[in-house]
Amino acid sequence: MASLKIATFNINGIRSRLPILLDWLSKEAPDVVCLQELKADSSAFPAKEIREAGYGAIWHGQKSWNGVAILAKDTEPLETRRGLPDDPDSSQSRYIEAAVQGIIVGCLYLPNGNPQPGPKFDYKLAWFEQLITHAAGLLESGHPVVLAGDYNVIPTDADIYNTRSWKKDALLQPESRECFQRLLGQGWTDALRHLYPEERIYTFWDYFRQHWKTNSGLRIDHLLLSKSLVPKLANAGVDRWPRDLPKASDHAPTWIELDLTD
DNA sequence: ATGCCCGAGTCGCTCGGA
Repeated sequence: MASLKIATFNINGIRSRLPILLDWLSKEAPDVVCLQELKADSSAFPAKEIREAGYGAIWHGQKSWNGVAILAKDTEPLETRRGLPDDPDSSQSRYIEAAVQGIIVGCLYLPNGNPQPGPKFDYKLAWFEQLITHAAGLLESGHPVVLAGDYNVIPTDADIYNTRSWKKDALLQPESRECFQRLLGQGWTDALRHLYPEERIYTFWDYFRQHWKTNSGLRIDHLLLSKSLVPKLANAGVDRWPRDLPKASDHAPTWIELDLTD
Protein backbone atom coordinates (compact mmCIF):
# COMPACT_ATOMS: atom_id res chain seq x y z
CA MET A 1 0.00 0.00 0.00
CA ALA A 2 1.67 3.21 -1.15
CA SER A 3 -0.57 5.73 0.58
CA LEU A 4 -2.31 5.52 3.92
CA LYS A 5 -5.08 7.92 4.86
CA ILE A 6 -5.66 8.23 8.62
CA ALA A 7 -8.58 10.27 9.94
CA THR A 8 -9.96 11.39 13.27
CA PHE A 9 -13.64 12.19 13.69
CA ASN A 10 -15.50 13.17 16.82
CA ILE A 11 -18.81 11.63 15.81
CA ASN A 12 -20.85 13.00 18.75
CA GLY A 13 -23.09 9.97 19.13
CA ILE A 14 -22.52 7.07 16.77
CA ARG A 15 -26.13 5.89 16.73
CA SER A 16 -27.65 9.18 15.64
CA ARG A 17 -24.72 9.86 13.32
CA LEU A 18 -24.32 6.42 11.72
CA PRO A 19 -25.75 7.41 8.29
CA ILE A 20 -23.27 10.29 8.10
CA LEU A 21 -20.39 8.04 9.13
CA LEU A 22 -21.26 5.43 6.50
CA ASP A 23 -21.71 8.10 3.83
CA TRP A 24 -18.34 9.60 4.68
CA LEU A 25 -16.57 6.19 4.74
CA SER A 26 -18.02 5.39 1.35
CA LYS A 27 -17.04 8.70 -0.26
CA GLU A 28 -13.62 9.32 1.31
CA ALA A 29 -12.45 5.74 1.95
CA PRO A 30 -10.03 6.47 4.79
CA ASP A 31 -7.77 3.52 5.64
CA VAL A 32 -7.81 4.15 9.39
CA VAL A 33 -10.40 6.08 11.40
CA CYS A 34 -10.25 7.21 15.02
CA LEU A 35 -13.71 7.93 16.39
CA GLN A 36 -14.53 9.78 19.59
CA GLU A 37 -17.67 10.48 21.57
CA LEU A 38 -19.48 7.29 20.61
CA LYS A 39 -21.92 8.06 23.44
CA ALA A 40 -22.96 4.43 23.40
CA ASP A 41 -22.32 1.38 25.48
CA SER A 42 -19.94 -1.15 23.91
CA SER A 43 -22.89 -3.46 23.29
CA ALA A 44 -24.58 -0.76 21.17
CA PHE A 45 -21.65 -0.25 18.79
CA PRO A 46 -22.88 -0.77 15.19
CA ALA A 47 -20.24 -3.37 14.38
CA LYS A 48 -22.34 -5.08 11.72
CA GLU A 49 -22.96 -1.94 9.67
CA ILE A 50 -19.31 -0.93 9.91
CA ARG A 51 -18.14 -4.40 8.90
CA GLU A 52 -20.51 -4.32 5.93
CA ALA A 53 -18.94 -1.01 4.95
CA GLY A 54 -15.62 -2.85 4.70
CA TYR A 55 -14.02 -1.93 8.03
CA GLY A 56 -12.67 -3.92 10.91
CA ALA A 57 -13.09 -2.20 14.25
CA ILE A 58 -12.20 -2.15 17.91
CA TRP A 59 -14.12 0.01 20.35
CA HIS A 60 -14.26 1.07 23.96
CA GLY A 61 -17.75 2.27 24.68
CA GLN A 62 -19.48 3.80 27.66
CA LYS A 63 -23.13 4.43 28.34
CA SER A 64 -24.21 7.97 27.37
CA TRP A 65 -20.80 9.64 27.34
CA ASN A 66 -17.32 9.44 25.82
CA GLY A 67 -16.39 6.24 23.96
CA VAL A 68 -13.64 5.72 21.35
CA ALA A 69 -13.08 3.37 18.42
CA ILE A 70 -10.55 2.58 15.72
CA LEU A 71 -11.68 1.38 12.29
CA ALA A 72 -9.43 -0.13 9.62
CA LYS A 73 -10.35 -0.65 5.98
CA ASP A 74 -10.19 -4.28 4.83
CA THR A 75 -8.35 -5.40 7.95
CA GLU A 76 -8.65 -5.75 11.71
CA PRO A 77 -6.91 -3.25 13.98
CA LEU A 78 -4.68 -5.15 16.41
CA GLU A 79 -5.46 -3.69 19.81
CA THR A 80 -2.41 -2.71 21.84
CA ARG A 81 -4.09 -0.83 24.70
CA ARG A 82 -7.41 0.44 26.05
CA GLY A 83 -7.38 3.21 28.62
CA LEU A 84 -4.27 5.13 29.62
CA PRO A 85 -1.87 3.69 32.18
CA ASP A 86 -2.82 5.24 35.54
CA ASP A 87 -5.95 6.77 34.05
CA PRO A 88 -7.30 9.30 36.57
CA ASP A 89 -10.80 7.83 36.13
CA SER A 90 -10.92 4.47 34.38
CA SER A 91 -14.73 4.60 34.18
CA GLN A 92 -14.40 7.12 31.34
CA SER A 93 -13.62 5.56 27.94
CA ARG A 94 -11.20 7.99 26.37
CA TYR A 95 -8.29 6.05 24.90
CA ILE A 96 -7.80 3.09 22.63
CA GLU A 97 -4.73 2.09 20.66
CA ALA A 98 -3.98 -0.35 17.87
CA ALA A 99 -1.39 -1.48 15.36
CA VAL A 100 -2.59 -1.01 11.79
CA GLN A 101 -0.47 -1.33 8.64
CA GLY A 102 2.70 -1.26 10.72
CA ILE A 103 1.79 1.94 12.55
CA ILE A 104 0.69 2.38 16.15
CA VAL A 105 -2.44 4.50 16.19
CA GLY A 106 -3.57 6.05 19.47
CA CYS A 107 -7.14 7.34 19.47
CA LEU A 108 -7.91 9.80 22.26
CA TYR A 109 -10.72 11.92 23.59
CA LEU A 110 -9.21 14.41 25.98
CA PRO A 111 -11.55 15.78 28.64
CA ASN A 112 -13.18 19.08 27.74
CA GLY A 113 -12.50 20.56 31.16
CA ASN A 114 -15.33 23.08 31.40
CA PRO A 115 -16.27 24.78 33.53
CA GLN A 116 -12.91 26.07 34.72
CA PRO A 117 -11.62 26.40 37.27
CA GLY A 118 -13.08 23.36 38.96
CA PRO A 119 -12.85 19.58 39.25
CA LYS A 120 -13.50 19.01 35.54
CA PHE A 121 -10.57 21.23 34.62
CA ASP A 122 -8.39 19.46 37.19
CA TYR A 123 -9.39 16.16 35.61
CA LYS A 124 -8.52 17.47 32.15
CA LEU A 125 -5.01 18.41 33.27
CA ALA A 126 -4.54 15.16 35.20
CA TRP A 127 -5.58 13.14 32.14
CA PHE A 128 -3.27 15.22 29.98
CA GLU A 129 -0.34 14.42 32.27
CA GLN A 130 -1.00 10.71 31.90
CA LEU A 131 -1.21 11.11 28.14
CA ILE A 132 2.13 12.94 28.12
CA THR A 133 3.70 10.14 30.15
CA HIS A 134 2.29 7.47 27.87
CA ALA A 135 3.28 9.39 24.74
CA ALA A 136 6.89 9.54 25.91
CA GLY A 137 6.90 5.76 26.13
CA LEU A 138 5.47 5.46 22.64
CA LEU A 139 8.26 7.63 21.25
CA GLU A 140 10.87 5.60 23.12
CA SER A 141 9.47 2.42 21.60
CA GLY A 142 10.82 3.54 18.23
CA HIS A 143 7.66 2.50 16.42
CA PRO A 144 6.00 4.85 13.95
CA VAL A 145 3.07 6.35 15.88
CA VAL A 146 0.12 8.58 15.14
CA LEU A 147 -1.71 10.09 18.13
CA ALA A 148 -5.05 11.24 16.78
CA GLY A 149 -8.17 12.57 18.36
CA ASP A 150 -10.15 15.35 19.96
CA TYR A 151 -7.58 17.04 22.18
CA ASN A 152 -10.00 19.71 23.36
CA VAL A 153 -7.14 22.21 23.06
CA ILE A 154 -6.96 25.26 20.81
CA PRO A 155 -3.16 25.37 20.46
CA THR A 156 -2.85 29.09 19.60
CA ASP A 157 -5.03 32.07 18.84
CA ALA A 158 -4.51 31.27 15.14
CA ASP A 159 -6.62 28.15 15.74
CA ILE A 160 -9.82 30.01 16.61
CA TYR A 161 -11.95 32.52 14.74
CA ASN A 162 -11.94 34.96 17.66
CA THR A 163 -11.05 34.51 21.30
CA ARG A 164 -13.45 37.13 22.62
CA SER A 165 -16.20 34.88 23.93
CA TRP A 166 -13.79 32.01 24.77
CA LYS A 167 -11.39 33.73 27.16
CA LYS A 168 -12.54 31.68 30.14
CA ASP A 169 -12.98 28.44 28.21
CA ALA A 170 -10.92 25.40 29.22
CA LEU A 171 -9.88 24.82 25.60
CA LEU A 172 -7.52 27.81 25.45
CA GLN A 173 -6.37 28.26 29.03
CA PRO A 174 -2.58 28.61 29.40
CA GLU A 175 -2.49 25.35 31.39
CA SER A 176 -4.19 23.44 28.54
CA ARG A 177 -1.92 24.98 25.93
CA GLU A 178 1.17 24.36 28.03
CA CYS A 179 0.34 20.66 28.19
CA PHE A 180 -0.11 20.51 24.44
CA GLN A 181 3.19 22.32 23.86
CA ARG A 182 4.96 20.01 26.29
CA LEU A 183 3.59 17.02 24.39
CA LEU A 184 4.83 18.47 21.10
CA GLY A 185 8.16 19.21 22.80
CA GLN A 186 8.75 15.47 23.23
CA GLY A 187 9.21 15.33 19.46
CA TRP A 188 5.71 15.05 18.04
CA THR A 189 4.63 16.95 14.93
CA ASP A 190 1.21 18.56 14.59
CA ALA A 191 0.55 17.30 11.06
CA LEU A 192 -1.93 19.91 9.81
CA ARG A 193 0.04 22.83 11.19
CA HIS A 194 3.25 21.37 9.78
CA LEU A 195 1.85 21.29 6.25
CA TYR A 196 -0.13 24.52 6.55
CA PRO A 197 1.69 26.84 8.97
CA GLU A 198 -0.28 29.94 8.03
CA GLU A 199 -3.74 28.64 7.09
CA ARG A 200 -6.91 29.14 9.05
CA ILE A 201 -8.00 25.56 9.73
CA TYR A 202 -11.00 24.59 11.84
CA THR A 203 -12.27 21.15 12.80
CA PHE A 204 -15.16 22.09 15.12
CA TRP A 205 -18.00 24.56 14.97
CA ASP A 206 -20.37 24.51 17.94
CA TYR A 207 -24.11 24.31 17.47
CA PHE A 208 -24.64 27.72 19.04
CA ARG A 209 -24.84 31.12 17.48
CA GLN A 210 -24.82 29.99 13.83
CA HIS A 211 -21.14 29.22 14.15
CA TRP A 212 -21.06 26.82 11.23
CA LYS A 213 -22.85 29.21 8.92
CA THR A 214 -20.42 31.97 9.78
CA ASN A 215 -17.36 29.67 9.82
CA SER A 216 -16.66 30.54 13.44
CA GLY A 217 -14.64 27.45 14.20
CA LEU A 218 -11.92 25.98 16.37
CA ARG A 219 -9.05 23.64 15.54
CA ILE A 220 -9.12 21.05 18.33
CA ASP A 221 -8.88 17.72 16.48
CA HIS A 222 -5.22 16.91 15.93
CA LEU A 223 -3.01 14.20 14.43
CA LEU A 224 0.46 14.07 15.97
CA LEU A 225 3.23 12.20 14.19
CA SER A 226 6.30 10.53 15.60
CA LYS A 227 9.55 11.62 13.94
CA SER A 228 9.97 8.88 11.38
CA LEU A 229 6.55 9.63 9.89
CA VAL A 230 7.11 13.34 9.27
CA PRO A 231 8.99 12.90 5.96
CA LYS A 232 6.19 10.58 4.82
CA LEU A 233 3.45 13.15 5.37
CA ALA A 234 2.05 13.77 1.89
CA ASN A 235 -1.21 15.60 2.52
CA ALA A 236 -3.68 16.62 5.20
CA GLY A 237 -7.04 18.28 5.43
CA VAL A 238 -10.50 18.60 6.90
CA ASP A 239 -13.58 17.12 5.23
CA ARG A 240 -16.03 19.94 5.76
CA TRP A 241 -18.96 18.50 3.85
CA PRO A 242 -20.20 16.11 6.58
CA ARG A 243 -20.49 19.13 8.92
CA ASP A 244 -23.02 20.61 6.50
CA LEU A 245 -25.40 17.64 6.49
CA PRO A 246 -28.64 17.50 8.49
CA LYS A 247 -28.02 16.12 12.02
CA ALA A 248 -24.28 16.67 11.60
CA SER A 249 -21.72 16.22 14.34
CA ASP A 250 -20.28 19.51 15.56
CA HIS A 251 -16.85 18.22 14.43
CA ALA A 252 -15.58 17.52 10.92
CA PRO A 253 -13.35 14.56 9.94
CA THR A 254 -9.70 15.58 9.95
CA TRP A 255 -7.13 13.48 8.08
CA ILE A 256 -3.61 12.92 6.89
CA GLU A 257 -2.10 10.92 4.05
CA LEU A 258 1.18 9.13 4.58
CA ASP A 259 3.29 8.01 1.64
CA LEU A 260 4.69 4.69 2.74
CA THR A 261 6.62 3.96 -0.45
CA ASP A 262 10.25 3.35 0.48
C1' DA B 1 -23.05 36.92 33.78
C1' DT B 2 -25.75 33.93 30.90
C1' DG B 3 -27.64 31.79 26.90
C1' DC B 4 -27.09 30.06 22.48
C1' DC B 5 -27.82 23.95 20.30
C1' DC B 6 -28.52 19.28 20.75
C1' DG B 7 -29.57 14.30 22.05
C1' DA B 8 -31.39 11.35 25.44
C1' DG B 9 -34.52 10.22 29.01
C1' DT B 10 -37.76 11.16 32.98
C1' DC B 11 -40.51 11.82 26.39
C1' DG B 12 -43.09 17.04 23.67
C1' DC B 13 -40.17 19.28 28.69
C1' DT B 14 -35.99 18.85 31.46
C1' DC B 15 -31.23 18.08 31.98
C1' DG B 16 -26.55 18.66 31.22
C1' DG B 17 -22.70 18.34 28.00
C1' DA B 18 -18.83 21.23 26.40
